[in-house]
Amino acid sequence: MDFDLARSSATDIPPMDFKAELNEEQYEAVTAEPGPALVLAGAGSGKTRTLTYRVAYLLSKGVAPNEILLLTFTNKAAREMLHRVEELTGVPGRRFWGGTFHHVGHRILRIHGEPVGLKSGFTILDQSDAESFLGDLVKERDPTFFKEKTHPRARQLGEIFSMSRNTCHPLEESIRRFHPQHEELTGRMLPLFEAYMERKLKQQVVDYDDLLEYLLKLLREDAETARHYQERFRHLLVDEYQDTNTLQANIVDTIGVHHRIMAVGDDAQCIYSWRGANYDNIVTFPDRHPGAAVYKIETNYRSTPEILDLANRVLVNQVPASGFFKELRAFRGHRARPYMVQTMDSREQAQFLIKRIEGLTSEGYNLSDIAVLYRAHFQAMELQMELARLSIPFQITSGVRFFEQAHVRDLVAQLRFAYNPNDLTAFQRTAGLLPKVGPKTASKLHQHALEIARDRNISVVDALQSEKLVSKVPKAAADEWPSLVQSLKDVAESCRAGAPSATVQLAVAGWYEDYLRGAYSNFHARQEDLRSLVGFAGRFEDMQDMLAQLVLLNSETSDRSVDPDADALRLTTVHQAKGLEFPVVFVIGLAENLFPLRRAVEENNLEEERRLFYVSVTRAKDELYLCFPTIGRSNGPALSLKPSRFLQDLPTHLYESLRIQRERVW
DNA sequence: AGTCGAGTTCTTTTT
DNA sequence: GAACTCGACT
Repeated sequence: MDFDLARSSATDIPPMDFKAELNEEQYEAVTAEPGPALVLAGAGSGKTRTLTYRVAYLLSKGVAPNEILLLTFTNKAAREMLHRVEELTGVPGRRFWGGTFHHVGHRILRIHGEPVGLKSGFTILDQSDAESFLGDLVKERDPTFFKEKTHPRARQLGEIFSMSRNTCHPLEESIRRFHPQHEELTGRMLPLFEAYMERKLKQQVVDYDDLLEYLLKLLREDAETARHYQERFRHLLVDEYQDTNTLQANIVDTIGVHHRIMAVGDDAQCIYSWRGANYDNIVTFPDRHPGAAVYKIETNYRSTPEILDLANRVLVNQVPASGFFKELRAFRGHRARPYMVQTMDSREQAQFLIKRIEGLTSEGYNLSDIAVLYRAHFQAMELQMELARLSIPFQITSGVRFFEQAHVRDLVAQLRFAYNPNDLTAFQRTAGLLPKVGPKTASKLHQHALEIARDRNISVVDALQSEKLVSKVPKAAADEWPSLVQSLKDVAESCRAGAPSATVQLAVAGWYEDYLRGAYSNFHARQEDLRSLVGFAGRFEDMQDMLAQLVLLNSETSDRSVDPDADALRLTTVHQAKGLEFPVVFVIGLAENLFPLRRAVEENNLEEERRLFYVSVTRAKDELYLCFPTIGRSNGPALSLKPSRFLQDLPTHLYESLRIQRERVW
């Protein structure tokens, strides 16, 4: 067996009896020979366990931690995985290169970005920044584009571009395939796309897709860098492989020219095709990596046989029948069947939930054992209000996110501009806080500042202080201008000199503090948030690292009221629940048009909705409740809802219908 | 020309 | 709720 023992730097890990700790199927995969391997691990079959033991196994064979690249799909998954590896082997997670594709892309581009035009110091636009960036550009280049009602808005235009980039299809082809309704606009979109790409590079800003695209470009065009990483990462592990898109699969294949790739996934859980996830990646893996060993892990340790019967049935209903798996085998003993619960409306649904949750906690379950899953954020609104009213603690892993709150974004924008003065979007957000300064005015001021800076060979921030520029600031903003600029200047200087936490501290205490006091009534709560950013910054030595983390971690939620370890009910979207398990799961809003979502059905994505339902039900260990309201009131008139087709497709013997006791509503 | 406030409409999923 | 539209105001 060739695990390159010669290179071993003897990582000390405790001795492990792999055979005793794993089942037959897992053991085979964990101890696979180096070489391409596809691990098809069904829901609840110990996928993460297999992956972490694989890492431990590699270490036990003398592979050094820094020779392993661990790619995951979400930040949460990355954290979880590295944590478990550390628990198992004692090797700290930071000694591995592990994280999302985007993180790894950023990390490599920071060091080696020059050949593809990225100087160190580039900043990352998050989704909404990228949207307004694109929107402004379109208004400038093709002023009538948004006038037409049928044309895509900035957001959808961004999605169209993104789809083309993530699927590695030229824009024309991608539009024809995924957005045929806009095919006749292709001629107008092409130059906008090119301008979008050009302008980002000019300002040294990148969007999410750039982190992947430039990485691939770099690996393909810069032989030296490519060789460096190909030799360094002797073992690649890819989690949730079914959700990779073509761009990501290409990155994996390029770094992994040596074919020592272990791809782990479950085709039945592919739920990101709207982001370009390519179902075929997993199917064609053996073709792209000749000699690939295929391992199947089908024993389910998570759920009761009753829950699995229902889950398996969901897959049977797939059209067309596809994929690798037929059935999950239950390991656990029998318990009650899943419950089907019909309620009048979402309010009654909330009341039922709360009542049942009280029952469950009196049976001995902790609140944190219970999760409520839904298709879209807004479905949790009613429940949130009821829970708050009854002061039942809950933790919501979706909804308003910490880094998306206005004050956090404001502050981050200042940091970004101070760090990269070319970042117009960041400047627009900062300057736009002043009265009578909007996007247009800010853009002009920025333009002037860049020119002055170039002509006089001074910094952009200094240029903002020049008399010539100050004279162009609108009168209403003139008062505050000097203190804003001074604050930016302090922050910019600190960026170059000090630790990130000191820089953030300066920004929090600077001009923005005064602004915040005036702008918001809950000034203190918001200031608290910003102070916690100082603590966050303390974890970083490098400003760019911290800024990137701020943007890439934007799914981190605001848990101002609840600490993560608290005993609290979990509310989450199905997407965010992926990979997690809970003793008790409630799936709410299981009505036609909600789950499956109307729009998804209209766009022919029914099968993905079904997989999403499959993911939902396979989260449950002991008890599963499937809830649907019969009346929906979105806006104005109440409309009657039909139970989800996913429920109707289930034979009645697979579940038990629960009658709810009507209580007085008021 | 550009900003701002009032009123209206539609809400997916994540890096 | 946020994002958009429209008309008034600077």
